[in-house]
Amino acid sequence: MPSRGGSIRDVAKATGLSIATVSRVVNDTGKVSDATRNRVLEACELLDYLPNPAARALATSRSRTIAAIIPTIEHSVFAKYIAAIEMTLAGKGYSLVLSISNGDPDEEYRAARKLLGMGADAFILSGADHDPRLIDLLTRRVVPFVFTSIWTEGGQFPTIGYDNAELARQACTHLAAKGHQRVAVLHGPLAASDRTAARRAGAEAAQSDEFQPVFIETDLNVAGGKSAVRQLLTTDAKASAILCFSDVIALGASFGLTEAGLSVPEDYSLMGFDNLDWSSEIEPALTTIDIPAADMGVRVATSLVQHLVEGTALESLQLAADIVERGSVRDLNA
Amino acid sequence: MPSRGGSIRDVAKATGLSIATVSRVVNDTGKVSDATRNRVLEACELLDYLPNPAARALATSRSRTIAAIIPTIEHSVFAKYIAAIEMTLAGKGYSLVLSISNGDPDEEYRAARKLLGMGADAFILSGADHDPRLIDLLTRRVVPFVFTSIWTEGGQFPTIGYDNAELARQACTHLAAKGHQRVAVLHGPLAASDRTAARRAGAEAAQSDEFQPVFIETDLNVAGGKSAVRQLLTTDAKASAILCFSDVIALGASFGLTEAGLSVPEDYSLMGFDNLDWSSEIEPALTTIDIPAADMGVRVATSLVQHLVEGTALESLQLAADIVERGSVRDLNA
DNA sequence: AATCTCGATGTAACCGGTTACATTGAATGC
DNA sequence: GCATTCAATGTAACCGGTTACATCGAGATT
Repeated sequence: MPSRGGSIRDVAKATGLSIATVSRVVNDTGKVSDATRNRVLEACELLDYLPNPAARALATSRSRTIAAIIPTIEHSVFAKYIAAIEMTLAGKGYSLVLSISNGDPDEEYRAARKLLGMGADAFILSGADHDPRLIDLLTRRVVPFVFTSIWTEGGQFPTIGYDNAELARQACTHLAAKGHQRVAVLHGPLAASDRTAARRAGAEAAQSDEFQPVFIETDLNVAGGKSAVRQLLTTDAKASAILCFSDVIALGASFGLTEAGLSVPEDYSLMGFDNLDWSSEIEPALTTIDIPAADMGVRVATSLVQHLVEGTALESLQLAADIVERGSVRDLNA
Repeated sequence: MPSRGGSIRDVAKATGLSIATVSRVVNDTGKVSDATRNRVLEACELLDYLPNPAARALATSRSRTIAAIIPTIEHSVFAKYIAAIEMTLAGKGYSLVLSISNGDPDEEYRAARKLLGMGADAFILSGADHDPRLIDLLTRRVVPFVFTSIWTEGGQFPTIGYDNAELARQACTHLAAKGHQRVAVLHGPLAASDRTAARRAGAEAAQSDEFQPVFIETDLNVAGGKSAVRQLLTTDAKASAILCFSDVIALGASFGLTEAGLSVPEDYSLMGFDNLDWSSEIEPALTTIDIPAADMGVRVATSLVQHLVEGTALESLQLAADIVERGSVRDLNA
């Protein structure tokens, strides 16, 4: 907090006006003549006046700060998403306070208490699984919040994201259409993320005579993908394709295949989920699902700010996520 | 900001004590008998009382909030670093407000003004290049700040990080020791980052008869590494090794080599910079420099909080960063 | 017993804004 | 020419804490 820097009363004194008028100029509210407005603005400039945010927050009970709690930032989907949120908020005069929960609902709850005690005007949460105390707290205090990275029809609370189960199902259908009947599905820890669980559920729903997934749970990182492939290769699985519920795992899988002297898509087809920056650069370029992380960040931020300043209702929003076909999936029908 | 939730006066009323006593209990300052302390704490619990942060900030002129402005979050070194900062601050009762400058000093300055106007108690900045107005602003308002990701001896302001030039020099020496005389050095845009410039300067300093670097500037991402390698292969460069000033570029370079049917380290040795999570998983595992991103985050956060609460002086700190030898560099002497 | 000490608690000023309401004065209407 | 209206500005209460200082009362000191 600035130690020095004039207060509104200094500006008032300097211009010979009242603090009310200065406040009106600074906030651009109410009627002020052009002459005085200019006089005040000049004085502000001169005195290097920045309104004290605490005083303002105290008087208005709004901090122009929005809190986001995410499971991890070390995944480029989240990083993109957070970057989009920050830049959107910044453009609207809001700030982002970030907290990381490590996917633990209890940590998330404690973070939320802290952020609430820090004065956040609204919350951005990830996924569907949360400590009931968290929801209770936010509801009781009437702090608006949105769940992201998921989308559910007609839920009790607003969700802005995509339908993980459905997208996973589509990925499976895509592989099935290319003639892949037995597919190894690599995903992160089910317990850690409802999104992962939803994707797996979607893949299970796609199961049929023409499509038989075999699930392998592994760590949600490159090492996890690699070790899952090692595991896959030791078992006598007759999979023709590997579907990874994250491009990061797919990258690891590709390293694992390289290590084993196998190539994509000749020996195994490979499909990812996320469409990270490098997904098109890997050899061969990765077929994946383009998750609209940045768009999601923009939408959430816009939606919440609009709700805060204009009182617009918070609404759920399903974002499109398309399969991008590249070279890593072979068409077995051909 | 919480709409409802009792105020300190409600707690006072409920306990029949004065607000001063409640405040003493809540902040654990001053003398309070155990009996009243318990009475107050019970009432707080019951009324679900959370002190209003704005009021507290107004009265104490400290917001318990620290601002970090980083060029990008979409680089896992920064993500790790930010995560470490957030978790360290959280553990000390502080919050992190994040802003992204896209490496533009002017954007950074505007972000700082906004964050200052948001009440940040201290600033964490990246690198050495900043708008003079920024430094002026922070100095004038007596807001503590630290430069990170760099380390300079006896500078005017505290820096917590590592010596980019020196590390780059060491990387070059390492390659030279392995018999690589002609080395292609791939780096990100010089104009965008003083760290990149410092690394390049370090490599230039290592130039000798036994070590002749050829520099290629490219985008600081996987695609950049790949295209730089394409470029390298079309020119008639007789390099035996490729040194990348970021593992991300190295990953791209590796894809580029694969694309051209070349292999590491037989055709080209490859060395990175950062030691990202997957650097040990790539085939072959990448020799790189282990940048202590998380440690740096912990140090900066700890240092600033200590400065804020105990008045400890802010001091520069050089962090060690070691070369981790893995399989991607061939010893030509062997 | 009167005085002193000191721990426990209360009183009230203050932090720096916002904003409802009051006031002023010039322009407009009749 | 006087009442009315309305734009421009001022006054002061309020937001919810913190904290210097005042007060009170019980045990210790003489």
